[in-house]
Amino acid sequence: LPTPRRTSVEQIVLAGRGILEEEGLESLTMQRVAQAVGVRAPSLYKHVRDRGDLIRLIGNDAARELGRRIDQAAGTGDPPEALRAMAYEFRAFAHADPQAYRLLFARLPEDWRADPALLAGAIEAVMDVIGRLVGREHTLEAARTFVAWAHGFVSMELAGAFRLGGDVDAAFAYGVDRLIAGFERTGSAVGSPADGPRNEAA
Amino acid sequence: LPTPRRTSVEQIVLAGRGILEEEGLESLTMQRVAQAVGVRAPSLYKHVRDRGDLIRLIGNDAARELGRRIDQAAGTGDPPEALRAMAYEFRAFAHADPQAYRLLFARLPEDWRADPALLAGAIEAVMDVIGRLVGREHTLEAARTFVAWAHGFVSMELAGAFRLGGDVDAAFAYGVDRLIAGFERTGSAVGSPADGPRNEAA
DNA sequence: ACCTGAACACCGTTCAAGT
DNA sequence: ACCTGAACACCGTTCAAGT
Repeated sequence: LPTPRRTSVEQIVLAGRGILEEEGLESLTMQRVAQAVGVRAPSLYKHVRDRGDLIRLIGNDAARELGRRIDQAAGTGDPPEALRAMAYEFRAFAHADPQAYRLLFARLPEDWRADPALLAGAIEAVMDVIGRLVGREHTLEAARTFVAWAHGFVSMELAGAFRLGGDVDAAFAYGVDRLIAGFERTGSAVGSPADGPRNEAA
Repeated sequence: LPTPRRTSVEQIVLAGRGILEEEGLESLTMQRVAQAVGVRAPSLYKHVRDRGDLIRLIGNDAARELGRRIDQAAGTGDPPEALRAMAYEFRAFAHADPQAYRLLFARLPEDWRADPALLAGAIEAVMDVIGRLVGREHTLEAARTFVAWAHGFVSMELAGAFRLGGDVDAAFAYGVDRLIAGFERTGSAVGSPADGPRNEAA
């Protein structure tokens, strides 16, 4: 006689993400999750392969959400404006869900990693906006510079690494501005923004 | 009758840092360290408070080394040149000792964290060089922008997050250049580098 | 004074037994 | 088909007993 399912992958992932955010990754144990969904730990293995698999599924969930938010912000005005909006949205996600954010950028065993394809849309949006700013030749390098700065800033912030006081919000705004200013001076041509970087099709 | 010391804090920290680098933080167990220094796990508690304390001491060791390297690089020519040298030294440390690097920037329980004062010299050097580039008013914001970019770049690199191919070394070089270009356009005056940012004493 | 084995309270995971 | 208790191999940590 089959017993009725007492839980599901969806419920397990949802509970897991809640525990991750409330109590941290090291409290995300199989026993804790089992307790949250109302079964015993061994039963979870009928729904997820192991703890790493559960962490991967939670990461996927978070990646989809971050991707959606960045994508949306990308549609905001001209390139500098859109870049600013994407940076702020990125930071807002990290503030709203710091543990999920850390999970996405952590070095994890291959099996545990969220599917990078779930961020593909967001990556395309960043590349597109940056490409219009710096030209096709430097798109990848500029995107890496921008994302590195954004991630570095947010992760240091979350780690409590800004210990010299001062206005952290202002430092973030300053950073976007200086990066955009740097990008606008980029390429072989040193011209003013009015010159516009070339952006041939494809 | 006293038994002769069979190990020491220094030996434990040294062995611990070796295990950290070779096998990763989660393999840095008390049993593994004890084995490496030739005692049983409970004996370690005569020399360090607990595992967190050992991790803190290993972090201190790494922080001292990173501080020394950045400090040295700071003496390299004019501000843009020195900034470049510090960025490359920072990255070189992370490449040489990726696990120790991650440990330094990880969000850890307060008790586990390396003493931030051990990086004080490096921080001063960065602030000094950046201050000469952007002026006193924006020193802190610019330093945060620079360090955020460097840390973000290196940590994404170490996490294997640059998945679109391309030349990662070139992207790093591009990043320094764009940041310096952005800094040189900073402040209320938009003037050319020749104008020079103001840098009043203190 | 330091080191040890044994013990305790945790983990993740497997598996035979229940329904 | 799913859930369970019991078991196994690990953790970190404590502590009484050894020298």
